[in-house]
This record gives sequence, C-alpha cells and structure tokens, in this order.
Amino acid sequence: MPDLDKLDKFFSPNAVEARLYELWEKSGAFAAAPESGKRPFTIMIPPPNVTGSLHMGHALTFTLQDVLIRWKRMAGFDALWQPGTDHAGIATQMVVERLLAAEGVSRKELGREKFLERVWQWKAESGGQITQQLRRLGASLDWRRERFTLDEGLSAAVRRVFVRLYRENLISRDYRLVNWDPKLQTAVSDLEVESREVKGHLWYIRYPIVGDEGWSITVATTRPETMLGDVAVAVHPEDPRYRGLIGRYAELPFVNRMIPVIADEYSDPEKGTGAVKITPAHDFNDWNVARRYPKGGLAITSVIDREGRITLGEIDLDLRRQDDADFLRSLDGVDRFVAREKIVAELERRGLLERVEPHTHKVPHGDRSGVPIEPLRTIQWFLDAKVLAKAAIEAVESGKTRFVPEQWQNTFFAWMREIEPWCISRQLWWGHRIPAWYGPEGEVFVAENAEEAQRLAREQLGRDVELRQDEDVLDTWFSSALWPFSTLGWPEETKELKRYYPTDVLVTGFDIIFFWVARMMMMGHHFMGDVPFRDVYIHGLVRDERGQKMSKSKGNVIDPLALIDEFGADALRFTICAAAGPGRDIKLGRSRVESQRSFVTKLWNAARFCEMNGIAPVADFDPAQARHRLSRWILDAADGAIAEATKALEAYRFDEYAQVCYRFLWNTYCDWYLEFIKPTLAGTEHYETTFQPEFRAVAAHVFGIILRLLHPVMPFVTETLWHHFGFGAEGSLIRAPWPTVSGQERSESHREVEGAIALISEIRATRAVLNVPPSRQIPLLYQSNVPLFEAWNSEIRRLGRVSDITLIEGAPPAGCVQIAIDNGATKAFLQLADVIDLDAERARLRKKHDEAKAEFERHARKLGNPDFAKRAPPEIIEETRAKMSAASAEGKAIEEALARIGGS
RNA sequence: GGGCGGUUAGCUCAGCGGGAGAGCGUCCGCUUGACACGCGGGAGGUCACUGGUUCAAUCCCAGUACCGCCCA
Repeated sequence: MPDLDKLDKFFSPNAVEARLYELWEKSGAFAAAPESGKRPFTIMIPPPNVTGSLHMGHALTFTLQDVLIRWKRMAGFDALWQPGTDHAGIATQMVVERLLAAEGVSRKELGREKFLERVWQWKAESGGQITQQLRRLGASLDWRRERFTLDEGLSAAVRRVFVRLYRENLISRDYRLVNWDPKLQTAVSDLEVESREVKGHLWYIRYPIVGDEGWSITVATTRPETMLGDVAVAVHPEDPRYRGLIGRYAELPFVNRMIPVIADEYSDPEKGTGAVKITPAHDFNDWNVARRYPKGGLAITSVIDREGRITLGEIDLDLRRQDDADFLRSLDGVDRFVAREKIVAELERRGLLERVEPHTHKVPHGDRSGVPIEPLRTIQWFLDAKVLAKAAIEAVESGKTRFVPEQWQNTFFAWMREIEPWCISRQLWWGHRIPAWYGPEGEVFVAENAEEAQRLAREQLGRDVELRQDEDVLDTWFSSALWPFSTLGWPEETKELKRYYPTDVLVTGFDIIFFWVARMMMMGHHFMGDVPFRDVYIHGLVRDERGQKMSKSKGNVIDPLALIDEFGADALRFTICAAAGPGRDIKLGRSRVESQRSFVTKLWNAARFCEMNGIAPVADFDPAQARHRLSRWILDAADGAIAEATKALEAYRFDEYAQVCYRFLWNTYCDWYLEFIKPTLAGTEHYETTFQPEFRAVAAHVFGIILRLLHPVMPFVTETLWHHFGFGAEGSLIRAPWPTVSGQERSESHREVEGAIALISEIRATRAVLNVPPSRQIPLLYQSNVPLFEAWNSEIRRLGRVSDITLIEGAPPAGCVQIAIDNGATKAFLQLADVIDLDAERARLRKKHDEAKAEFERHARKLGNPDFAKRAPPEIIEETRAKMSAASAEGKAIEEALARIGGS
C-alpha cells in the first residue's frame, strides 16, 4: 500500500537510508542465488584492509561497482558481489603494536601466541569498520558471504597453493638481496617501496691505486657509509679516462682491502666521475654488477644489519689485519646515518674527500614505515613470477581478459614482461605462517600441515625428528591473489566455484593493477585454468577540487561519510557516477556534491507533482494502447533513454549513463512532458477529463521507468518513491526488472511534438530578447501550418504566454514580430503593437540573419569546390545542398521580417 | 633518461573526419499552482602551437610547448 502521508517538500536522506538498507539486507535482496536458473554475474571486490576506513577512493570504486551490480541484478542476473577484507599483515600488526606500546608492552615480550590472540581481539572489536561504512554508501554486497583472508577456508587455500607451487619448483627459498624495512623489521616487496625525492649529497671519495704512490681513482656516492662493503670500483669499458686502470686494484680506505677496478656498462661516464663503487650487499644495481662479473662473480659483503646499523662481522678478517683499526671499530653498531657522518668526517681528515656536491635523488622508502629501505641479503621465500606471468600475459593478448580503457593493458604488459621474483615471506607474526618445517640439520619439509610434514620427514630421514615450523608469514597479497577462487570455496569443488568463476569484471584503480590484477591473474590462471575475470575496468583517482591528490599530510582529505551526512548517499553516488569518465581522474569536492544534489531534489519534486495530480501506477496498464500524441512521444523518448542508458552501462560509461538519466528526467519529462500535460490534468472540460486517465497512467508508467533507470546510482530516493507511489512493496525496487524498450515503432508524434517545442521555444526567446514581461500575454497570428497551431493551441498559449491564436490571410498588421521555425517554412507573428521595441527587434533579426548568411556561405563555398563534388560521398553532397537551401530560406524569411519593420 | 595520459566556454568535463556540446558559474527577466536545490532567456570558444595527410581536420599522422602520472 502506498503511504498515506504526502511527500515532504524535501527528501531527507537521513530519515530513510539506514532503515532501507537494513530492510534490503535482512530481506536477502543482496544475496546471490546459486540455485536459481538465472545467469550469474559476479564482481569480486579487491578486499580492503581490515584496518581501513572508508575514504573517497573507496567511495568511487564501490559506487561504480554497486551501479553495475544493481543494474545486472535488475536485469535478471544472479548477481554475486563478494565482500570481505584482507588481514593486512603489516598494517594490522602496526596498529596492535601501537596499542601495546601505549600499555608499555612490546610484541616480543608478549610472545607470538599471546600477541596473535591480541590481534584477533582487536579485529573483533575494531576491525572491519569499513564493512559498516560501505553500508552507509548503499553498497549492496552479499554480506552473508563475507570472507576474511585468515578464515579457515581461505587459509587452507593458501597452504594448498604454497605446497603445490613449491612442488612445481615455482616457490623456493633463497639467500639474496631484498628490500628490508629496518623499522618494521621485515622484507617487503618492490611494490611496497616508493621512491621519494631526497635532498642529499654526492660525496667524491679518493680510493688510492695500489702500487702507484700518489695515484687514486675518485668515486662519487650518495651513500658513503656503504663503502665498508665495497668489493670493486666499476668504470665504463669505453671510458678513455679509466681504460688503463681496468684490472688494477684500489685500496679501500679504513678497511684497507684491495678491490679491483672492473669494467661494467652499468657505470655511466656522464654521472659523477664515471667511476662507481660497487657494494653488492646493499644496492640492487651493484648486486647485478657483482653477479655478472666473470670468474664466479664478486664477493658479497654485508656491513649493515637488520636494524640499519653498521656491522663488522663480515669484514672481521680485514679488521684483524689492521694495525690501526680504532676508527673502524668505533663504527660497529652505529646507525647507518650516524656512520655516514662519521665516515665523511674521517675521510676529510685523511684528505680522501675530494669534494661534496648537493644532490637531489630518489631514495626508496617503505610505504608503510616511511623510513629508507635498506637492501639486505637475507634468506627469504621467492615465487618465480616470470613463469606464472606468461599465461596471464597471453590471456590479455588474446583478449580473454580485456582492460577497459584498453590502454591500461600496456601498463600491465610493461610490468608483467619485466617481472622479478616475488619475495613472499615477511618477518611478521600476523598472517599465514609459512607451511615449511625444518629438521635438525636444516632439512626443509613443505606440507599443508605439521602431520604431513612429519610424515615427509620420516619418509626422507627414516626416523621421527623434531620439526620446527618457519617463523615467517606470507605476504598478504599472496592470499589476496587467491581471492577470486578462495572465497568461492576452493580447493573444495563447490557449486559456487563452478558457477561464479571466472567472474565478470574487476573494478579498481590503476595503482592497483600490479597488486591485484596481475597477481590474481597469475594465480587464477595457474590454479583454475582460466582467467579470474573477463573485464578489468580501471577508473581514475579521486582528487580534491583543485586536482591535488588527497592526502592526510596535505590536509585536503574529504570524508565521504561527512558528505553522506550532509547531502545523502544518493547525491554523493550520483556526483561520482556523473564524473566517472573513462581514464580520467575525478576532481571532487563538497560544492560538487552540493550542486548535484539538486538532481535528487528534482526527482523528488517531480514525484511531488505527480502525487498532487493523482498520478499513480495503473494496474494492467498497457502503454501500447496509449493514443494521445503526448503519450506516444514521451513513451518513445523513454525508449530512447532506456536504450541509451543500457548501452552506456554496457560500455562502462558511467558518466553517459548518469547524463542520459539526467536529461531524460529533467529536460524531457519535467521541462516538457509534465508542463504539457499540466493544464489537462487540472482541467474540467470534456477534452481534459477524457484524456486525464491516459495522461496519469502514462506519466506514472514513465516515472516508474525513471525510478528503475536511476535506481543503480540513486538507490535510496528511488526505492523510497517506488514504494510511496505503490509501484511495489517497500524495498522491492532493488529486484524490480530493468526497463526494456517497448519495441514500438517511433510514432509520427515525435516530429509533431518537436515542432511544438521549437515553436514555443522561439516564442519564449523572442519575448525575452524584446524584454516583454512574462506577465504580459500576447496575441499570436499565423498564416500556415494550421494543424500545428490548432492541435497545440492550449500548450502554445500556456507555455508561450500567448493570449489567443488567430489564422490570418495576407500580410500581418503593423507592430508584429515574426517567429519562424523550420528554416522559415512555418511563420507566426507576435502582435506586440505598443510594447514593441523596434531597435531591439532589428538587432535580434540582424543577428539571426548574419548567422543564416554565414551558414549559407559555408555550404556554398564547399559546393563550389570542384574537388568536393568529385570526391565527397553523394550523401554528403546532398546533405550539404539541403543545408545550403535551408539557410537560404531562413535568411529570406528574416529579410522579409526586417523589411516589414523598416530595417535591412 | 624511457613510457603513458592530458591541453575544447570562467570552472569541471563530454565529443574525436563533413553542423562546436553539457553541467556548474556568470548576466537579464520571473512570487509561472512540483521544485529559487526552481522557471524562462542570453553572453561566452583561432577546440595549446607548427607542419603534414585529405575534397574536407577540434578529430588522423609527425613534431613543439606546457601540465600530470608511472618506471629507471
């Protein structure tokens, strides 16, 4: 039953949002229906961090996904939108460690088991805030299927994947250089490192050449503290300055080690002195230089420890060979940056510092900790991503997975083709503990559980031994990469897995292509034998109104929840949707949402008008039976809107979808259709009462289409009105069928109505330009096109503010102003008499005349070009000719009008 | 240094081979029986620049400038 209460003057989002959302959720409106016969449509969210809270980027991506899922759900698909969060190893551990610190306890004091209990407790109390906030946005996720990457099932999937990849030799344990975060005390992946521009120095240091008193080679470095671990000096093989030195030795200051001068193209003759120190244990480029050095490569000497302090352990021999090692010893255990200063000072004292230049360069920083990353040689687990990447690359090349917009596939290819081994182990406690066990002699047993590992050990060693599980956990992204199938029950062969994999589309920002898209594709292909998703829709980033990236440090962050509080979720969602053009960042601010809110209000007021005029859905109404020209016209227009909106959504053109809806509601339905039928609805004469039922039924029918078209982007206000008008039970719009085009031929009414609209617009424009006050009703005279003026008599009078309409023969009387449409084919006259402002009218006509003349000349010039006639397609020539004569006719009509009032 | 994207009305952005568009802003008029978060009307653009292809270029190609992003 419709509400008995009348609609308020304004829509109050706060009053309905929470209640409606709960109603939807409780009634199962969001739930997928695996047992249904419907075709599935699936979206996997890139799961947000369990520590996260809703920001604008989330608001953007979830709005777009919700638009898609609500649309498909209405379009008759079995829609699955899979929610959940990931455990965010580093971030979560940091949060809880901070809490502990406040209590004066450290993680290590607490111990692993107690600490993990504490994290789970935190998660239960404050984790997953974002899942509540997504509800505020209106996101229709299937919450009953919510998953967490540390759930038992998902953890089982992680173990299964790890073991299988290990047995396929795609996962291995290796001792090599990794990005080490000295603050968080863990390895991190390349992707978790961001380079930041830092103002530093370039220090030029002299290394004496052995056996040539007074000779030296000068190296330039930004990191003098690593010199203790230098194993060579590299110069470019073609560099004439150093050719003679290649193969000789330099003496490393302080350490007094002899290191070779080697040739390697890595050294850039243009940079610094063209000679670079090689410290393979603390620099990735140097590591590569050392590896490709012949004779089995160069030595790797670490001189910085996991805390970022100088450690002399590996140069102990050099140390002991020295007579005066006091300085060197004094560096032991000193922080890397303090050591830098001490070393520079000592070099200067010894006259080995040639000069210092200010130097701005990029330094890798941990994106979580914010401290400079220290490349360190440690033992870690690596995934051979190169092998897995192959199938993923092929899937995109062959079009099995499609990027929208397409250009993003280049970003994907660029990274995937150059992919490095992925370091998957993390020195953390919170996460999936690596399923590897070690025997007493360091034997490795990789298995899904301890019993299995024990069995393997027994098999291999012939006896029971005590096993110790690897202390480390896996990178969070390792488990996230499995999300598209682990959430569906894999490794079990569930009906969901069969039904919903591969999913239809992944929606995300380009910054996440490597984290998500690439890794999900690698894992999905390897374990499921098929791509995880067919489309990847990449949207832009949300920026502030000035185009700046939002960041806490800049203080320009806008809280989407605050915007929802102020303007409602629908207004925010519509703003986002309308701004989501392809491949563009989105500038968003308070004022933008505020102005888009008026569209929500417009819908609301259209509803109020309908309500006041007794417009309500009519059971068994068949639009095909509507006869009135206005009915045919608006039904045609609705067909057009449905077709365009659907097409836009199919192409992920959210902006176009929003615009089509906007225009149809505002500029067609409200501005013209409701205005046209207004007098009839209020009238009491025979004609009026005759057509009232049809008008009401059609108006309601089309309003129902509008509500359905807009529901995906503005779910709350549309659902409210849907119920209020009695289109369906409360909360039923979400499952109402998506409108389809009627299939009716476009009627003749279309042109007829367009003609009336053109005439009325022309009358209004003429009046406005001539400063005729709206209150003044003016008589209208016409000479031709009788059907138009007769059929639309009342509409012309009302909307054109015309007093009466009269057919005249011959010339119009004096004091008339000409109105022309159809390029002058249809003329009418406003009988302004005493109110006419002749100068203004002459100016108006001259302007129109100039326009018509320019138009005529443009086409005439074209047609006068012999090459145009020879080469242009015939239809274009025909079109041009028609346009030329139309412009000519219009010009003539204006000339006549001018002549009549003594102008030229 | 390599790659990608952008440059269209005051602002934000569509359009992308044959008529320069929208929203917001601005200006003028309006207590129009839903709506001033409104109604009606207007002004405003060498489509960054230089060449090329074409009968025809805002649109395609090449180059330049500036802005932004990613990777070294």
